[in-house]
Amino acid sequence: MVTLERDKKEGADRAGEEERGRDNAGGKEEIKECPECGSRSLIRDYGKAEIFCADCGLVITENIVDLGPEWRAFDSEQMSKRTRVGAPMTYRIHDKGLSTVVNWGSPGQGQYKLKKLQQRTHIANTTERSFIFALSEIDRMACALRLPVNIREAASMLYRKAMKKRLIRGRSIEGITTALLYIACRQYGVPRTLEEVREISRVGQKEISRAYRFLLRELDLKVSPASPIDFVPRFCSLLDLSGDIRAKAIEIIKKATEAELTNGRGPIGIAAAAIYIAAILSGEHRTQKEVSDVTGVTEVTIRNRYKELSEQLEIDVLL
DNA sequence: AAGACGAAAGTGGTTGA
DNA sequence: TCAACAACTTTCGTCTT
Repeated sequence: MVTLERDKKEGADRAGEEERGRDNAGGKEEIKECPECGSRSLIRDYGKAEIFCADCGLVITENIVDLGPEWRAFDSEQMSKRTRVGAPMTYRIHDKGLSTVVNWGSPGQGQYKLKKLQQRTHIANTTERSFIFALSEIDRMACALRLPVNIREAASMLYRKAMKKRLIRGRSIEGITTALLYIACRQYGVPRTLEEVREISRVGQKEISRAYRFLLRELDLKVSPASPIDFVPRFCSLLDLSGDIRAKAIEIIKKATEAELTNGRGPIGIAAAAIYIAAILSGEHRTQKEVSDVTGVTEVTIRNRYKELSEQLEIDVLL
């Protein structure tokens, strides 16, 4: 308990800046930069009444956590789990709580008792072990994708739920965790492309997709199709484009959506084309290849989308 | 030489009988 | 379960800057 208390403090200190950021969100002071990565490009609105970081996707206002019905359900489930572990509320500390469990069973302490308990607790230990592995995988991938803590936590919660429903048995943990992270990103409106997720995962795209569909069905999750707008901030940031262009691209996408030009089209291709057009209009030209490299869609698709958009919306892209 | 263009064939996922 | 289908990719020759 002593260690837990100390961990709690450490965690609180490390998350201090984030906490302060949240306090400010409720107060009068205006947030100027992202508490997670320090970026100054913060985005607001899109009808969601939230502020988030354009670079890492951290959602700074808290409203979204209370949004979905799923989250409420998690919370009630979490309560019992958390009292069992006795860990405070944040993900990092939760992890530490688990490592305490490992120490408890390590050689040198209580080996005699362990022998007696081994048979009885064997199953519990292996599931516990794989759970720890799953959390570390989520953390590893989330770090690689520079995802904020709240999304890591969301993915961990989903994993717990899947475990409780016995959905993990007989499936690869890597596939499940990757898919859950992908889902969590979508739910927070900060989608990663399937390709980006696959790159840092240990499994292939096919397995990720299978796990993704499986989990959506079994956990009864609703993930609305990603909006092209959700990809704009990050792509613009990766292309080193200004906030003006970001706004312009979003404007184009909104018009395109109204004109129903986005129906049946891949959101990433739309986002790529809108950014390409916006960049040219603003005099900060990016080649189709540059946009293609960042977004993962081919130049051909960018061309097709950008032809459609510029013609239908009557945007002159003449140089 | 690099970027943009577009035709044509190929790929993987979705849909509907 | 299978075939049709749309979106997207790959490839490649041509035009433009």
